[in-house]
Amino acid sequence: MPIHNTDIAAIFDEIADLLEIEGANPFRVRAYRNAARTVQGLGRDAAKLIEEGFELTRLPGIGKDLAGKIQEIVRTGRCAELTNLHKRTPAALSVLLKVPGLGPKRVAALHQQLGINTPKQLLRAVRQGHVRELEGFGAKTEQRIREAIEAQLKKKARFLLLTATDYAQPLVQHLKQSRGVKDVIVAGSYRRCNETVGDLDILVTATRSSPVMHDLVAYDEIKEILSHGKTRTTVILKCGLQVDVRVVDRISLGAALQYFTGSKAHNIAIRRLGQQRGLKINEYGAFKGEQRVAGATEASVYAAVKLPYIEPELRENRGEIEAARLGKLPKLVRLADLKGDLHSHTRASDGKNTIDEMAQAARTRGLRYLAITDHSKGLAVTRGLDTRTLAKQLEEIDRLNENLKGIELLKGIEVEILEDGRLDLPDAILAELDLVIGAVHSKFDLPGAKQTRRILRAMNHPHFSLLAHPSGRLLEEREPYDVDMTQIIREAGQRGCFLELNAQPQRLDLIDSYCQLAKDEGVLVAINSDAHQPGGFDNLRFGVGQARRGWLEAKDVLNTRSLSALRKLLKGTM
DNA sequence: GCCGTTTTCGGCCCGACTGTTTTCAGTCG
Repeated sequence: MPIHNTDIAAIFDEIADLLEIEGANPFRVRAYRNAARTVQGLGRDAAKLIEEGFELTRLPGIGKDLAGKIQEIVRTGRCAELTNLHKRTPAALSVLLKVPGLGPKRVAALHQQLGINTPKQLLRAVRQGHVRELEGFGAKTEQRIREAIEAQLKKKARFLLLTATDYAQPLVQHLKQSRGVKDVIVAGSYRRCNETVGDLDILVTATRSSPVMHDLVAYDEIKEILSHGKTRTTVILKCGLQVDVRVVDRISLGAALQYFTGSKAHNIAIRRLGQQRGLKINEYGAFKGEQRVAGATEASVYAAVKLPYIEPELRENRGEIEAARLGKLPKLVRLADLKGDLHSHTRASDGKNTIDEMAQAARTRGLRYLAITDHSKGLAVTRGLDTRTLAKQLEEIDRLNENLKGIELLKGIEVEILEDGRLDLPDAILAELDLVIGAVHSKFDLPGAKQTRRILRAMNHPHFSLLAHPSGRLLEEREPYDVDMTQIIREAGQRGCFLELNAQPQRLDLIDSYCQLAKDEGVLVAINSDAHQPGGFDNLRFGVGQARRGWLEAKDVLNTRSLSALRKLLKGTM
């Protein structure tokens, strides 16, 4: 059983939980949490790095001890430190920490004084009214714990960025109508374009006398008010999404935006830099003693620590601060840089519209070319195309191209990659196309080595241009299939073919770290809508967001090329 | 446990809100 970074991170997080409950040195606890985050965000499996002789202590926050523990976990799948902790402190206590309102101190009190180890035992104690009798607890706390556990039993997953957008926009409009309000900005992971968000952080600037917080709690989509103060209010919407709203003075907008955009790791790093320069940085500004030296704009806060502005999508403390210091920040790709879309469907397979309708929709969104790539026959549920129906579609595209203005259609196919890695259509018809997108839609559960071989064989087909949705995951629904993405990216570089960043909000499966790896290996990434109807093109912005998180610039993206440049690149693959 | 134009010790990000208190600890982001 190979050890993945997620396994290592989970062990470090559990160690941190249990140490915290034991009342260990909080900085030691933080060291384990930092290490968990670092390992999780590596992009490549630590096991592989070790194999290649990489010195783990070069990673930030990983010293001699933690490097040794990572090696131990990779080698044995276990960590003696955790095993020892389990002898003293029941493992289930770390689950209790996940109950909102319960931190290490309260979990320790529940365990020591009432012998509670599991959420179930806690729920029983709460129902019997034992919890309120403990020092530091009261009837209200008990009630909240009860509700939290009951809610956790039917807990809500994270929200897709698209879903969060649908809830955020009307709320932003509601707040903007409040008297005295100037700016309303959604910060947090939403602004960093995370693929999913757990809650919304909304920043408001308003006059001191503005009733905005009062108006917020009167919003009719609210299910519950968790806290309600003059500058901070937390509510839960009926859909289950938690929303934190903060009001700041305009003079602090930049500092507040910087602070509430996060990520936490990025902010800690920035504050540390401030500290080294004798500055205190908080959500109100950067201060030298009593004197404010920055805060009105985000750029001023970064300038205070001698850095250029850093785009929100980069703020994960994964090298962006170092890059900023060296003047090597990427000039991130923008939606407007996309000149075309290389993946779309029509009524010929499982799309909803005609080729012409899709072309018009793409054109009105400013695209100059669109590849029609319906499914091939192997994907029977979509009534995929065979040689004869595809040939007919090619003729239709030729006819349409003669009359279309402002956009050109490319001939393509999303061809099934069969279980053994062959493609689902004969070479003769594939040779007539402008591009061939290969995709896996079946046999998701092959063992990793076999799945990887399957895809590599398909990529080596002489007509293969582009690998669609490389991991096959559907967020909150289906895990990625077991595949060695590092190897696939490397071989794509050697083979000279391309990888897709599928912009559907539940896919986005060329995750940020793989985007970075593709960039390092010189593999161009196509940001494709995979549109099945006109509205599908609007998803491109989510693809661009993910690409920006992966440090991609316009030059790293295939479909920022002009049509003639694109044709040359595609020829190279055929 | 990590880290160092403070290099082997002594620091480690910072503030709002809540509940149980009566001056503040705990939790959260």
